[in-house]
Amino acid sequence: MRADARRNRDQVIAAATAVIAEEGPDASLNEIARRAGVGPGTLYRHFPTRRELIAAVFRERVETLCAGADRLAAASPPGEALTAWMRAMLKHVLTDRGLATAMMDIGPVAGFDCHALLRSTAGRLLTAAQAAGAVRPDLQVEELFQLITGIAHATPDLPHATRLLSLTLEGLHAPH
Amino acid sequence: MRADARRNRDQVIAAATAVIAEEGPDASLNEIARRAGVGPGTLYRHFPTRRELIAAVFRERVETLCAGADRLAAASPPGEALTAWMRAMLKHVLTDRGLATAMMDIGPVAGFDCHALLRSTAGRLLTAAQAAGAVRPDLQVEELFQLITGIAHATPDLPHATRLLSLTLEGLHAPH
DNA sequence: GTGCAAACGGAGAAGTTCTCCGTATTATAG
DNA sequence: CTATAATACGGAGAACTTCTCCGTTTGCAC
Repeated sequence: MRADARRNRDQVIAAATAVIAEEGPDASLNEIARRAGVGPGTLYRHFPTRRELIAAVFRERVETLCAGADRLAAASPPGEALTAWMRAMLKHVLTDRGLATAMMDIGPVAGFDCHALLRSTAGRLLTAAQAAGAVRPDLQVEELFQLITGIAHATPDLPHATRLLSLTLEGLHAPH
Repeated sequence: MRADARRNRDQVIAAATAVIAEEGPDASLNEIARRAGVGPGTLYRHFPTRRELIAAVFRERVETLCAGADRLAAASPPGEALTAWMRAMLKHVLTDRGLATAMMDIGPVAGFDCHALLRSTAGRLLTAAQAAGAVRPDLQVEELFQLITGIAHATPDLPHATRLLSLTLEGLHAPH
């Protein structure tokens, strides 16, 4: 890869990170290119679709989130590790508006599959929690994600979202 | 209101219903105007914002949904009436992509507040269910909506969404 | 009928995404 | 160190969007 190409690519990702943080994942690609100091053509050559750009931006964040899972699994009993990780994921998802949508909507892209990485990470935690009898055995990983991203979509407020997650974990029916 | 104005207004709503059903709530307003056989200016005069147009489109549906609540309340015990209505709402919300977003995002508009109508309807069912001890007493109406619309956002498939709702009702933890 | 208030609709301004292609830059071979 | 070929650049512009303005047409009350 040529030096100027690499440099431009990095500048576009940096600009995209900033602009998406400000305006969400629907931010204008022209604006991102302008801030990166490149022409629109350059942006589109490096990232033919918006999805690929978003995937590049979020790659680092997702990897951080998944790395945390191992620490949690080592430090807590399986059931608690899972719920703690779900809360962590919820927090990450809320940090940038649209991360949730991005993660669920974006398929495998350019040699990095956010979704698959998250799924295998969550899958390990879930299986362990189920083996320990802490979580209902018929629960699927996909369902976990869908509930979390659904909650994240419903409110931007972290305490509020955490409350919704608790409700979901415990159920809406009255305890008796 | 002049006859031609009324006629055009109705045609725009009819066209919007069709186009939104096909393309979701982000459908092009130009396309809606074209199909209604009016100019863009006419559409914008009747509905200055997209929100007002969407509110008009969904008004009828929401009223139908809320009317069903009374029938349910009369026919079933409070707890079952609530869960049945939640399933009905989920179904309605899934029927048109974006109804969920529309209902939650759109505030009071043009003398009709989708959100308030839904809230008071659901509030009645919820209070009754709580009084009967079927639902946890700390649950808020808003939370109910947020969970439902979150689920609807997570998947367009009704059986799948219904399963997520069941999970939420019963909780993710293992029964023991 | 006739007049005027009201509504119409299209042109167009300003924004978007995305493409094409002539120009400029870079790496490399001699 | 220079010449060349491959590569990347970036701006112009096409096709779309939302939304506004205003000259023209229409319906209704008198």
